[in-house]
Amino acid sequence: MSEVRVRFAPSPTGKLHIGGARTAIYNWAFARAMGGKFVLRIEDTDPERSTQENIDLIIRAMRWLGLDWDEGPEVGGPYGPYLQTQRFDTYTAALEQLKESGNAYPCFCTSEELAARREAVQNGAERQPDPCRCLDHDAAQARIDAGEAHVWRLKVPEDRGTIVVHDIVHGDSEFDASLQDDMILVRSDGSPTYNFAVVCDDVNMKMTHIIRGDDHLSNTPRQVLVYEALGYPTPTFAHLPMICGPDGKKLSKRHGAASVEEYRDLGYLSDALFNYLALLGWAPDGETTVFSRDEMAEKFTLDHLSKNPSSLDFDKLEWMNNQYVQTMGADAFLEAARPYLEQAGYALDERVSTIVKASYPLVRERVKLMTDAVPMIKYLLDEEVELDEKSVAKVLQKDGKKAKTAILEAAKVLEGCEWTVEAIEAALRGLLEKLDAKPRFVFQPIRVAVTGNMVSPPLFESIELLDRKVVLDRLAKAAQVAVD
RNA sequence: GGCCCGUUCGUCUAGCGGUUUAGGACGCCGCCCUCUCAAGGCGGAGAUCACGAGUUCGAAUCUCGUACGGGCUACCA
Repeated sequence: MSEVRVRFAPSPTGKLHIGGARTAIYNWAFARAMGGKFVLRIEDTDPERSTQENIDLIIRAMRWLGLDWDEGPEVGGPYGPYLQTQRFDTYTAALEQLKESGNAYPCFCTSEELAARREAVQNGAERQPDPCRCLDHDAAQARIDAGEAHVWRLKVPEDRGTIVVHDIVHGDSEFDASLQDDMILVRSDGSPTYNFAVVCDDVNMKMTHIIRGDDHLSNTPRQVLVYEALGYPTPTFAHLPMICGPDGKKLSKRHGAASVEEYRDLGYLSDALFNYLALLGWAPDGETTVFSRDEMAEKFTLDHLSKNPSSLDFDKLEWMNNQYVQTMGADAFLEAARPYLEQAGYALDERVSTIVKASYPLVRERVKLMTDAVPMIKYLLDEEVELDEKSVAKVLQKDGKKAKTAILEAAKVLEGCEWTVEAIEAALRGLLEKLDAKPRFVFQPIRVAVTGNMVSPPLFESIELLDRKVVLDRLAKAAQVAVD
């Protein structure tokens, strides 16, 4: 069996959509699992909507997701170029071949005529073959020579019968060839249509498997016809179900994030998004939910792909993200937090970096999105702490007297305390006994005084990370507030 | 309208004719742990496998209808 070759072929009409990202992941994983080649091809034949900026964005998003490709823009390869707009000569050549073999014919109908015919058919009129199909060859050539606008259509054989599309995920689907229009191959401006260009490219690029979204399943019989007219065997198809919003409806801006970069900006980790997306329609087994790219690259197969569309579940995605935050390590944590720290105005100098890394064990269980990190550790980075209003009311003022006592006593105890977590804990626990109060009446006020709120990371460790002077200062200030 | 595709706990899924009282994960509830919030551990609720027929000794698993959802039906991709 020859080498597996698959491709991801986005059209740069927007950012990398989350559904496209999953398609890319599956193609990538399949190539890696089979020891084949993964190719990136840009389908930019629509000049109206394609932009260089989008190409860059898509490539960047794919790299961020941890995907690499063996052939494509930027990396080159033996079957380039990998932008469709640079491959027009290959489409022209293919069209020439079809003209010669009599499988393509020029059509002079105007858009208006086409639209009228289409409407008639929709209203129940019987389908008619395209009138230009039977045009006399020489007469047609004369009109072309005269400069008359025309497109080139595929001449679908009358007796083609049933087209069977073999699909790994759906099994066989049958389509009646007589219901297929003579599709346009080349537009009047000389550019190829999507269904023509894909087939030419997939043939020329030696693709063995076509893994793409379900929205292309209905296009496949048309493409099969092109393969046949060109005289090439069809590759193996695998059509992936669509990804919907949480409400089961087609994913759109209304649902929030639809593109990979939006998830990145929201604070999701590349590893987590990759893992989550991979799980939408595929599972390594019945048990495993957290796995790495490498594991997927090892285990991925095309059988057992889900047939039905899946809805995004942001709760699970957040959970997934936290799973990766918990295991990423302090250095990676600092790197991941970097953009948000900078955005919040912190210079990532020695001091800040050290504190952020030291804070990792304290916050790793509670950081869901990376965007949570900065507000969560702000009290460790700043000289002053901002007291949360609710926490003040509930902890410092509701039982103001008790709170004040606890804070004042804590300040005393901490004044001469050795500055280690153990010593701080021992000191404060001693205080607990001395005051003979419930832990929450002692620790909560101190917590709010030092960290600013009542749901912060572990208290003793937090204190240890701060300067004694800063802690004492915060306690003194909180004591003021505690007087009711 | 026509043609195709899909339908297992709220969600993602395991399941490939008997091993299933349908398994796991997220979420939800409870308990434990505990300086709060989490995280973690343990347990619980939650799916007559869309519905209706059929094939079979036996069906979530095969077939056919129906319903609902989606896609295609462009000189978009």
